[in-house]
Amino acid sequence: MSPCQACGVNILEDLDARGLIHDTTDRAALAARLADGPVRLYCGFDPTADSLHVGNLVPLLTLRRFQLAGHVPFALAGGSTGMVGDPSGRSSERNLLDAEALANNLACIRPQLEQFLDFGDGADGEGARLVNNFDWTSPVSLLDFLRDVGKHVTVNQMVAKESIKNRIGSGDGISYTEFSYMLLQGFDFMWLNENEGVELQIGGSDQWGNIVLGADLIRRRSGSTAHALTVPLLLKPDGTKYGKTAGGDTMWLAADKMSPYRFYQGWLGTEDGEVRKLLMFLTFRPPQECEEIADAHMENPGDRLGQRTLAADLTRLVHGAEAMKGAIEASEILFSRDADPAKASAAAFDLLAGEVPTTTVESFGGSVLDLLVETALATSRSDAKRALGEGGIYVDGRRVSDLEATLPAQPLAGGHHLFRRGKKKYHLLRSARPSNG
RNA sequence: GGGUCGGUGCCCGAGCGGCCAAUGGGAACGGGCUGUAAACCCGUCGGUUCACACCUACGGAGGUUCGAAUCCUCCCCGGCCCA
Repeated sequence: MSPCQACGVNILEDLDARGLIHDTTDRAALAARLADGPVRLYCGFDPTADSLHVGNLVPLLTLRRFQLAGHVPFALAGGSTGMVGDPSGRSSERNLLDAEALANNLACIRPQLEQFLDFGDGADGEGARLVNNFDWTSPVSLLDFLRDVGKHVTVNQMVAKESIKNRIGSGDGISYTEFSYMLLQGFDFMWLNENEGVELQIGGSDQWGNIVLGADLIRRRSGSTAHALTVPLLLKPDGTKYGKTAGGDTMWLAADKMSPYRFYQGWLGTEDGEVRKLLMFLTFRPPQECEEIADAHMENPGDRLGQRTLAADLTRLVHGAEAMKGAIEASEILFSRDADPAKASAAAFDLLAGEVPTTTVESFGGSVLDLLVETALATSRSDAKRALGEGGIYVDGRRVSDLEATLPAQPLAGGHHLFRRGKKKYHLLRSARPSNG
């Protein structure tokens, strides 16, 4: 975090060592420019949802890596591009977001973008910047846009882009709106270059075409050089989708969409073969250290040193040190060798309540069957019966298979009952009146 | 516009008058093994039900039949061929 940590770091070498460079424009020219002094660079994030997810983390953290190396990152919130929808990597037309949803998404994402960068005045006086492309695209008239941007780009080169080719080739086609997306993005780069001195745009590898188009635009209009650098997309080993848990849930960064505990657990489930890459991509440990951890991990994968390191680092980075501790402790209570909920303290349950799905009830009562449905551990009564019959239900650490079973007479410490379905789905039931201890 | 083939449960995909809540595969879920893993083995996989059974479901709306996902009519949607 401290700027000095990175003073001596050659950013390109660091990224290279981490495997974070998917592609760049003229590498030598870029290296020379970066060595020459602070560079202003930007990366765009479209508000397609009300939270960023871990797939956004690679480029976002890369911005931070640049900042740590002394450069000046601009995080761009795509207020206008988000309206249009990026066709890259999409097989079908997007649904346009309505203005209200877009505004809400933007409001949610801004603080997330700010979270990973330093906006204060650095020693050299220049902190990160957060910009919204709506601010400079909305005042531009269509005619101005066609003259200043459209005139410099041929449809031939646009159609030649992989993302466009795919869509034109597919039966679904592509709307003129989405077709225009790359021009908007190119305009962003151009505007930031001319008005803010931004010289480099980074993004996921699927953004290459869009980024290069912007760089071309800049060169044609002003003759100055703009650079592009793309990072790999975060893919699961099966080559599909980024940032999902083993269960298929999106790994959101927002705590209210994915609790720190589940976030932590999500990383803990990382496959052995992915550990090295993810440490490199997502942590700020030096590449050398990442290698050492990965090596140690592969020596004895059962200890899951790699997953633990990864999960702890990322949970701290995204949710803070306190939440990370909570997530780890919650995990220990639930999963450690001698985990016995009956032995856990009231304080431990207070902690769990913040990390695991929890329902507070007036008083304990009703059948286990009903409670399974109420806690959403089962999707229907049939499902709950099935689960009980399969022996997959545990209450307070003991298997329950009787369809008529009720809660144990004696609650756990602090007035709690702990439900578990299968190996790792928990739900904590707590009494609103923790009378007994 | 004409012709033709199709729209089935989370997905793919059989079924083509009763034995169909509907074969099979995948996903998902549970158990076993294990590292809170992978692989593998076993089981479950519309709803209500202890169960018998009943309800809802096979693009939509009607109809024929004792009885339809299966036949007929109209409509909506998709593939292919012709214009």
